[in-house]
Amino acid sequence: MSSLPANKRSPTITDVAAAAKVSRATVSRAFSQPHLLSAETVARVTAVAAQLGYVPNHTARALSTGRAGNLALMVPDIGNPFFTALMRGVQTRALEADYATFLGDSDENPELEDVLIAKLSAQVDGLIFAAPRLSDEALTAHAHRKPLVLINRDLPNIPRILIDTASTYAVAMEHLISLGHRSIAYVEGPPLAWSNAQRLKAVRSVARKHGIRLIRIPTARPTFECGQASVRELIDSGITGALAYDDLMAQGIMAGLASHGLSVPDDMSVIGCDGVLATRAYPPLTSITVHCAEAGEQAVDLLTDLLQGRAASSTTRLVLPTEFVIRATTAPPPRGHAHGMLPRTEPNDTPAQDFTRGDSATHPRTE
Amino acid sequence: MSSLPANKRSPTITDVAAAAKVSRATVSRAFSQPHLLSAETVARVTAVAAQLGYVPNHTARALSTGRAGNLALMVPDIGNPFFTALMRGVQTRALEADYATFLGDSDENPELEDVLIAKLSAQVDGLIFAAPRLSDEALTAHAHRKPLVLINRDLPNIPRILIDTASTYAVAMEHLISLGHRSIAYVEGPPLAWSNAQRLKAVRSVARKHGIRLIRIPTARPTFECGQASVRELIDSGITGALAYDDLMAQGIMAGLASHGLSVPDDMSVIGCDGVLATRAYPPLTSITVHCAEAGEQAVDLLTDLLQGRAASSTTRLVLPTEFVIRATTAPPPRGHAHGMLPRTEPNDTPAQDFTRGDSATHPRTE
DNA sequence: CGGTTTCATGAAACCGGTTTCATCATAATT
DNA sequence: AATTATGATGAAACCGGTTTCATGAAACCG
Repeated sequence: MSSLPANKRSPTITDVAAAAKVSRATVSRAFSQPHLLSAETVARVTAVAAQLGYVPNHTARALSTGRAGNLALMVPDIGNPFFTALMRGVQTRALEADYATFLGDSDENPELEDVLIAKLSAQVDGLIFAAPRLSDEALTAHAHRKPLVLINRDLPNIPRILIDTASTYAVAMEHLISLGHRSIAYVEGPPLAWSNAQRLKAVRSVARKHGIRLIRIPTARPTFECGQASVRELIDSGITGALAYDDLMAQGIMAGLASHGLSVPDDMSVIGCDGVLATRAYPPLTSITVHCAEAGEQAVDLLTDLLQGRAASSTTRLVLPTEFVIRATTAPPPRGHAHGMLPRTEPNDTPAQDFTRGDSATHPRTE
Repeated sequence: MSSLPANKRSPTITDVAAAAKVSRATVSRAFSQPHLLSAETVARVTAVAAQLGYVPNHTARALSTGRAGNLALMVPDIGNPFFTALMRGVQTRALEADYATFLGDSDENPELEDVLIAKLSAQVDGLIFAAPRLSDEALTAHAHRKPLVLINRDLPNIPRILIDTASTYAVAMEHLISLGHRSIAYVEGPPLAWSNAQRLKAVRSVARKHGIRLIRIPTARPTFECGQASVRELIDSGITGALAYDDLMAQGIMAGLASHGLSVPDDMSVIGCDGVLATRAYPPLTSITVHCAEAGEQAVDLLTDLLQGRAASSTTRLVLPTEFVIRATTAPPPRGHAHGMLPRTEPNDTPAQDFTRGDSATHPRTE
């Protein structure tokens, strides 16, 4: 019936120029460089424009200025709250800087990642890759074509924001060890993820230092289901504490343990990472708090700096700190397993001051 | 040092034309209308283009064709798994149809919604609003400007996809009642959400029919935290079963109950909606399964139909069915509260055939 | 008061494609 | 063989802005 999108061609700069009896250049200036015009001209033009319902055509503007006014964020999995939080930070900051945001979800698939990048990079001024799964070479190649900021990937000559979880995983390990755990598992994240490698290294080094048995449990994807599926192996291996790659997997592990009739933390201690789901678990999850949204904001800042040729050289390397927060999923190992007993900690939801990282990492650090 | 984004201006159609010794028009045709050219010319041009690394400029193309090749998806909260699932469906289908997707998260805020729309609509061919919080008037106004598809909002003259959860909430109510519950709460979603109104109506009508006491618990936002916060009221009100607006809230309710020392389903039955988190809860949540991704795909299909003037009149109204799935969070009310006793159901994770909706709603229905 | 700035504005080129229309060669038709 | 389709290609206009450069008027200056 009423064929909705009314086909009345929207007014162009020429229409406004005619109506306001000025040149097209003047209309253009009224919108983009008003200070070049007399106040009264600006007033008249904008009035006429408003009356006609004129809005500058974004595409035309993009073509002639060469600036798209858009940026793209690529994430491996928007299903993961870590990335949705990141996305929020990006969108907020992008909007403040007057950019619109494309979102690409690569579904952990490097090839889809490439396809999406190809599709998006044509219409953006810059890209943000969060935890990309692409190869170093592919990333470097992309960085040569478009301004690019990485999050959680450490490549020389590409500006990047790194979330330092490694040192906090070390703290978490120490925490488990101080509770008396002697046999601990690290439930791994994606093999291609930088952060997985970092965390593994940190955890290994602490285990070695204390002579603790550490087992690695590889998983297909960082999902609830994979966490859940790892439980069989966790139980069989006889460990008493599990460090998961992230909160989502930790939650899966908790659910898996529960369905095996085991309770957390009495039968097993579990620690997550990201902090995004920690308070949504029951009992609340001891976890590493990551300021995801802040990482997104910083990425946008870095990118806009880059686009405006400000500071931010391509060697910028920003490291964001994280905090270890003890909640209710860590406790001494069960009697049968304990090699050292400590008083039972009281579940609480406030940051454990003793374990919060010191000044050295409290503020972003540029190198 | 190596200032990364190499500033070598990327080759234009003119460069390719010169190198291939053909006109710019021919190069253009080689890419957009190859059938108009001789096979050998196409081959030569594309070869030269490839060698030069030429890629058609998306913006220029958009300007001259008037088609942006983009679409935008607006959601109230990407933190909610319902919307991330939807988003995935949209992205997948959009990519197949060769569209890139802008994502806008309005944070449940109608004003931000408007700002984002203004920002995005300039560079998209069409919009998809999922569960918009804007007023009917504002939405209609937008629909007059740009092709627009609604998800979970029922406005005449705007093509829309509706997820029929209402009739399945009725089934869920019947389920609780058949278990013996006589006092039930509906923990509400956003007052501005169409689906909330639908669900409330359905639940009310069943309650009235059976003479059941139904209490409404309004909440600020459909979040885990608000679900959790509603628990105090749930307990005080003496109800034995809670129907939540969605899985996220149901999860919050479960966590809240747990921290009050109450167990699900022994002390209280809980039912969620969306199915997205149901298997991530412990015990697994009895919930209404929604095919979120499918809704997103359908929305894109509808929109592309609309854009190509195909079928899809502006009065299209697609209704997607949902299914009631009994898992482990519903059981007869505790003794003290029971007004009617039934055998305890065995927790299971397969769709309860008896409660799956019949044929009438199994297939999308167009009116 | 003539000469130099400064300021507001317009004409026209430009961004990088697409598309209409004209042209010309070749194939098909009579 | 003359005529008409047909097909491949090029010239130029166009999409809707921005921006350079030129121009004329007003302000400034010694």
